[in-house]
Amino acid sequence: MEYAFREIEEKWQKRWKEERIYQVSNDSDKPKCYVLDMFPYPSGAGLHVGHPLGYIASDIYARYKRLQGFNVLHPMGFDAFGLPAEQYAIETGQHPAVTTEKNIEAFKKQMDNIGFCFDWSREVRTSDPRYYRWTQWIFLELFHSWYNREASKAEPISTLVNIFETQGNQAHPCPGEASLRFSSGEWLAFGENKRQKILMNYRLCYCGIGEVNWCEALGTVLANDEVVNGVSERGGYPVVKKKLRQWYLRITEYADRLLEGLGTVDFSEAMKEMQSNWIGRSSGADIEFKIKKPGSADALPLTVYTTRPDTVFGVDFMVLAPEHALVSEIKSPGQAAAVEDYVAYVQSRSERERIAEKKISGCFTGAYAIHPFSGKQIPVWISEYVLAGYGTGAIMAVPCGDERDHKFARHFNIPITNIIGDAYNGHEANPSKDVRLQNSDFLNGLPMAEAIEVVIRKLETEGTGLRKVNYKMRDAAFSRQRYWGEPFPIRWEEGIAYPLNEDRLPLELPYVETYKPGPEGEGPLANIPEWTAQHLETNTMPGYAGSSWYFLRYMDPGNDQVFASRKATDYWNQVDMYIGGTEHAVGHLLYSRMWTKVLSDLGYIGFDEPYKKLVNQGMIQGSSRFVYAFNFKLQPEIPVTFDHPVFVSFDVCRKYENDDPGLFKFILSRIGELSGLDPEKDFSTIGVIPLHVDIGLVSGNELDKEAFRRSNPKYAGAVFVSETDQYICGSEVEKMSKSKYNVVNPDDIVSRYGADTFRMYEMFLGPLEQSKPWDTKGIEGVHRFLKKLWRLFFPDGSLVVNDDAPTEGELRILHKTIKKVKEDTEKLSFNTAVSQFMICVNELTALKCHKKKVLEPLLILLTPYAPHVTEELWHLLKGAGSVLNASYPGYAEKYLQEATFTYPVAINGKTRTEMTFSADALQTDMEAEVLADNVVQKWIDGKQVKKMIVVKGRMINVVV
RNA sequence: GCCCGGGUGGCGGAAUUGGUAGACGCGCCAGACUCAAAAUCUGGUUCUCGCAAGAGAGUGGGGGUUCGAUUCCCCCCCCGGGCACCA
Repeated sequence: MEYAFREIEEKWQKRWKEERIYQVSNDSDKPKCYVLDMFPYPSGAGLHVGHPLGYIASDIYARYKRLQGFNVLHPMGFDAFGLPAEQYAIETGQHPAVTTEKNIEAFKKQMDNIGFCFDWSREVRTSDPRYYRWTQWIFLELFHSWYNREASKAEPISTLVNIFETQGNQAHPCPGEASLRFSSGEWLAFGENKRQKILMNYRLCYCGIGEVNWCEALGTVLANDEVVNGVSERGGYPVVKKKLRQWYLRITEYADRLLEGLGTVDFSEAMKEMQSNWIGRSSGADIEFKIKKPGSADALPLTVYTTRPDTVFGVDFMVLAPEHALVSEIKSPGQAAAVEDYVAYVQSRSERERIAEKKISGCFTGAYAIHPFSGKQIPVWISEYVLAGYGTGAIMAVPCGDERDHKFARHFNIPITNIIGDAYNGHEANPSKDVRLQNSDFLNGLPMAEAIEVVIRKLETEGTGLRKVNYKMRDAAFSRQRYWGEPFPIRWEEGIAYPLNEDRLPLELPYVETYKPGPEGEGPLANIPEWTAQHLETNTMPGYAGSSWYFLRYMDPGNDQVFASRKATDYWNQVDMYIGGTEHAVGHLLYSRMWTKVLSDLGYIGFDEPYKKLVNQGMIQGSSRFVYAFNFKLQPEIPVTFDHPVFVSFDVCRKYENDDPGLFKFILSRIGELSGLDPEKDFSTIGVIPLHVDIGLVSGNELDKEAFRRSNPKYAGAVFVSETDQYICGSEVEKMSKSKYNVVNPDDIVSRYGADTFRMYEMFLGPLEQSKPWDTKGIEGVHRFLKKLWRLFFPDGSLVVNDDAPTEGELRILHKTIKKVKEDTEKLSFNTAVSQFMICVNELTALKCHKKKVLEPLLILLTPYAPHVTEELWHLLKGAGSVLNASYPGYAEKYLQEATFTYPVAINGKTRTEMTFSADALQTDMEAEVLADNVVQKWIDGKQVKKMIVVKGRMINVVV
């Protein structure tokens, strides 16, 4: 009997489906374990071998936990709303609902092929009205809530109205408009319109006019994390700043809690750092300078933000952002023209230009600021290096301590004050905080770190400044001018947004024929008369809305009373293991963490961090292959015609690297008709162009020349130039993509080698978190392993398994495997676990071990990795029951035999004697000091044992 | 520029966290079976010298701590990722 993986996999997948073996109950006495994958966008391209990497890892972990007796929630769904789905629909001319449905079916089929243990009965789709009903509901919760900074949590907006009615907003300054102050009396006197406008400035999801990232090509605004280097993350289209009415998520109120929460979760350091960089918390002080208005006695206040108030005596100039409101007021008549020119210049520069070429530029305003302590007059400049959107849009410049200020001072010849003595060398700023201040009045002699506190206290008592914390993170744009997203359950009336009643949810997305933008930058929904007649909001929610809470819906997917029952969320609680790529570091992961905190604040769930542990799988890259097209054009007078495409082998190209004349001579010498021509004079064009070639036409690095000729009529007459009769392709590791012809489809691999081989091979490729190129060749080794495993049961074609007692050698290898695989699986170090399986099967084969008592535990151990073949073999062994369904709490221990092993024991490497240990001791305490004390100590005459080392599982070395 | 990772055979990668470096797999070489091929099996495979036994070198480079360093410390080089006028 051969290892017939196709039959086996078909048979078991059918059985698993029929028996709903993976369906999970919310009622169980078992401990729970929630293993989650980041759900995919169902794009039209389908899955390539890179996508399942994380799914396989989570699948192994989920199966492992299930075998250990956990009730495991391991669901899958689809992030079906959002820009890409709509773009794809536009490209193919079909309705997004149709293409999305089709793509989901294709994805599911591909996933089923691999044999995942997803509980499909819990599938969610963000574009399903039964799902987005609750996305809309959560939006309304956000809309109806404000962030109480005193309590550090979200509260219903009604509590805020109560506060306003009794005490105004003195204790709760408006996050949207800091200068807004009113008393309870004033509040009571405000009209409805004014009250609603004020409340809007407190809501966690609010509508406001703001500068947004507008992408003309996509016809929508984008959140900051969707814009990379001034262009859209999707498509790479230009993005410009534009003032628009937008919905926002007031995520800035959660900045501190999002930062603190990182301390309570198990994310990688890199991930935590990316998030805290994005949040960008800094602390310092706002300092108020007075500016003398030119030609008048009035003084205008200018507030700057600095993290280094200690350097306040080193200020040599002030810089405002060119957009700063004060600029037009303070410019002196003499400088007015120059300032206007400069502002115009800055406005003419796009975001991209500004980022690409950072040059020192600026303009003196003619105004002077008064130093709050020394009273010194300080020139006020404007420059584009100061950003309007951060801090107060103005800085105090301290050239001796800040590199940018230093360069600016040098460039414009502004004299530099030195407040750090020798620490400043005169031509380079020194940003150190580890210096004692000089030249700094009441701060002289103080270390900078201490001076910060002294200055802030003095500023606060004198009323010229305040302690201040700033964040780089901005509120997130929450509306899109697109069709394929959740409609906002909002109705507009006289400029006021009114939420729809809950009983109108879901507010379903209407059907449209075209996705043309509506008038004045509105979305396609603005083209629908029935929609606009009701004054419904025409924007839709962004892609991250649905994905911010999907992990909660899996817990209770069919509930139509609430997004998930409290009982279900209390039971499943946090995600124990979340696996996905790093690309969502500052998008999805931050938003879903915030939503979780809000739902927790409002009392709907009992935890405020969604993911207890996060693991980022690496990317599987493609290994591209290249052919080298000889590109030439003969001079018109040459009487030769040659219309075959010519391809030069990589080995030839490499041989003549940096020697083009040599290369061309060689090529010409190999082409009969062209031989004898002179590359120097007979050609008008000559060169070699690398072209991606479909990896399906290449085996290793050798091109299948015939298949290549057949692949494209253009290449039918292709001529190959190489040293041998093989054509060698060049290769490069790149991202896997259609356009690079390097995509490997998991379906092909599965049909050729089977799902178990595919699963094990993806894990064997290398550490989960590392990026690595796909190499189909190496898969043979894993496939061979599974065939060997099969032969362990069927050595001569028929099942040979006996009930004999295992020998010491067999137990030794089994226990080593149990120990290693358990440890590795726990650590998600699947590559080394697979290696151990190979060693185990190799050694058992060598020992000709066909013993049930050894093979059974091996199968259980192997089940999470290769579920199909183990299920088959288990049935052949046992006759009935499913190993997948089995629960073996501490299953490895169950098979721990009462065996003893004898080891040679050496002192400092020299063998002295043999000693016998129980299997149990070896399992857990191989190098334990207990063993050393109890057993070895006596034998080595009381010398102190420094360490015991088991050498290759064959010898124990005692170091004294 | 700043902050994280990382650098080990021809290749992907191991190394019990300071203890025989190179597990396991790919590739390659030799052999067995076969009319032959495939499949399978056995042995070999870090490099240099040597027929061999063996000797020497060896974890990006240089230095240090240690009986002992891929592992710890300092300096430098290279690769991957993230951030980037955030005052």
